[in-house]
Amino acid sequence: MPVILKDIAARLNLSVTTVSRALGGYPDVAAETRERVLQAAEEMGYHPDVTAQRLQKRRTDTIGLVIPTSGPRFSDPYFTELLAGVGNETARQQFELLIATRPPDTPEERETYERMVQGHRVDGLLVARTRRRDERIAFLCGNGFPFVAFGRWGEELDFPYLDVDGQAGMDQATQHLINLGHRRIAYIGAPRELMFAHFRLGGYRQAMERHGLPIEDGLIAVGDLTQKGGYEEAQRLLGLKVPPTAILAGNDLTALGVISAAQERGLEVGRDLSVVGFDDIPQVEHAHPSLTTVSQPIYDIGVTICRMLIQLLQGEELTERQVLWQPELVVRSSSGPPGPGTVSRDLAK
Amino acid sequence: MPVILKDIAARLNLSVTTVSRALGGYPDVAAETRERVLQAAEEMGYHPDVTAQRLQKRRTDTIGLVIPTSGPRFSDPYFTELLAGVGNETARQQFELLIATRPPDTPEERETYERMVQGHRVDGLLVARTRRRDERIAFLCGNGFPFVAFGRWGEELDFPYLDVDGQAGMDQATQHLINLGHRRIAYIGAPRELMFAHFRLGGYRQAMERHGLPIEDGLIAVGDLTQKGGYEEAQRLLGLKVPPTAILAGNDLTALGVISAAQERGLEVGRDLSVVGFDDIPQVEHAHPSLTTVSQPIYDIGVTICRMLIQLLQGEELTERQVLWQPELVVRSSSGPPGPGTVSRDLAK
DNA sequence: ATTATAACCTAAAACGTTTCGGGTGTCAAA
DNA sequence: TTTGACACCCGAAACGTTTTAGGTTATAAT
Repeated sequence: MPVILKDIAARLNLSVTTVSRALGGYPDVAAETRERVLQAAEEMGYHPDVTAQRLQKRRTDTIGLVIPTSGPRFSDPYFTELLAGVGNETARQQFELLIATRPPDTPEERETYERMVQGHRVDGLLVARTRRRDERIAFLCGNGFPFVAFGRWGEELDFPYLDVDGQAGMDQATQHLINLGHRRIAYIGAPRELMFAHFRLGGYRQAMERHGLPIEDGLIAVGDLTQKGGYEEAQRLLGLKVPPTAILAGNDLTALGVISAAQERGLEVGRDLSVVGFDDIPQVEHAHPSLTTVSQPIYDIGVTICRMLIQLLQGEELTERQVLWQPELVVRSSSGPPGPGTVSRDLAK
Repeated sequence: MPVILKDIAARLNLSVTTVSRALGGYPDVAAETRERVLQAAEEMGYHPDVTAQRLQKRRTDTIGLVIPTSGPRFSDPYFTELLAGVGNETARQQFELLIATRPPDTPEERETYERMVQGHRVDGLLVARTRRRDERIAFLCGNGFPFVAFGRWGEELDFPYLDVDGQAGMDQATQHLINLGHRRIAYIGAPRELMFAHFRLGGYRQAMERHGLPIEDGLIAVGDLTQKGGYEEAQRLLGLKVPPTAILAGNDLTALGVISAAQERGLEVGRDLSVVGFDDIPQVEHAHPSLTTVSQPIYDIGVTICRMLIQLLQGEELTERQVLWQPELVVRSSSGPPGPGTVSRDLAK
């Protein structure tokens, strides 16, 4: 049986109240008494029952995060890094982190959110990867439940979020390729349902239009954010009669798949084909060739949304309720001028 | 204010007890009464307060997992997949999953375990990646706290675990390379402190010895399980006067780094250099070249250790307390016979 | 000698649930 | 009419805390 307040009180001939207040650091306990309590607690190996504390305080000091996972072979390094940021910050602030992994936009996911909110399992939630018709956000807003999102939302609801300017990021990336001399630039994005897919694709379009370059439907593909998806879409694009000289990927995993497909066709990435990703997950720096990508500080994003949420929970006003960070293009070796061997080089002139 | 039992009781002129028992499905409630209670609960939007239930039942229906993360740029796909398995199974069994991310073998990690155990935050724990001197296991065994480990332990403590036979796996991998004709086979393992590093290295040694091949200290390197570590160690090995014709990596991430280093040196992996990994994370199937690796079903491992733990918590006997799964070598394109261009090919004869 | 103040302590209520040990009323059997 | 059995319901205690609202004693001020 674990030691409880009552045990300490009995041993010291004190009331439970006094023991509690001594441990709680209240000033109306004699210094000597506090000392005795502290020592007894130490000796007896007392640790407060967190459940009882929660019931009494009516908060759980726990935040929740539901990770959208698709299928058993789900493994997105992006989420590991986000999780590391969130996890470390929660711990630093003496909070707990409740995690669920559920396929996005399913009854299971919905139930999980309901469970967390309605059973008071968590004080607040983090919502990752906002979607176009995001019932999670509608649900949380509707219930007035505290949350912070990583990502914006189309509808006119006012909630706290942090987002990275995917449009500006992808614009930069596209601009970079155009500057190198590319004209025929393909794009393998993420499913349309995801908000960020929207913004990133917008950045591509914006940059292309600015330079009067045609946007061909045939050069715009939709992947599934995995390496495999990138591989397959790239195979298709590279098999075109007039293939692109550069491919922009909606995220790094997709980009890695593109590289893989290119290499399998004997192309040298960075010369015969330029590839640019988005995210800057740790893996891509030491890939071959190292990947040019739009870098967003995933770990710091995790830390920050976590910090925002906890601030919110503690009743503080957020200095910035809606934050947009600017990503940064990191040029590495996977992008270069369209090579002499490129089929469509002449078209570029 | 959320609806509580008392509210329902008041509305129906019943006692809290009866309402509770009606909702709990006890037989000593009139069918008609139960019906009224159920309907009122539905109408009023009642959801039990999970904290109060926990306090009363003295269980949390929560299991914990502390993910060992090293540094902010931590991102191991292996853990994402494990997490997906654990997460889905916990949800299926109506449990909650409490996650922490802490650097291994640090005071922070120790405190987190203490917090979880002593504050009764969780009913049981999953321990991943057992270590040679694993204070986590010593602590949990010492406290008689329920847990299941992914990985064995050297010391003579009897606890439930699931492990994959790394020795057999690496033996197979080594055998595969030897069969292909390789003789000069290097090994980039994981830090010695990790139990699995031990077994896997043992498998390499075992196979080499069986074939009377010399085990050169200079060909055995220690990585850090990341792509970067693999890259750096591979650069060193490939820079040797007589470089190896094949490199075995202690995990897939390391293997990807090796491939990257080889390609940077202009080697064609699978011909000029063979590379074999361990884990079979989703990424490696669509890498270029696709990676030959020892496959362990990470997702299923997550599901299984989770299932074992919950069984344990529910007081059931485990049919198998200590399980050892056999991994399987998956041959893809990163391994082949030592090529004609290989420096040390002649030595092999 | 009274009153105010301060220092220290505590009983009891509260948090929302489940469970224990009856209690009441009805009906059938004796 | 009593007795038992049964069906249904309920008060109170319990889970381990914190908080509220004092209570007691000693000391200082009047």
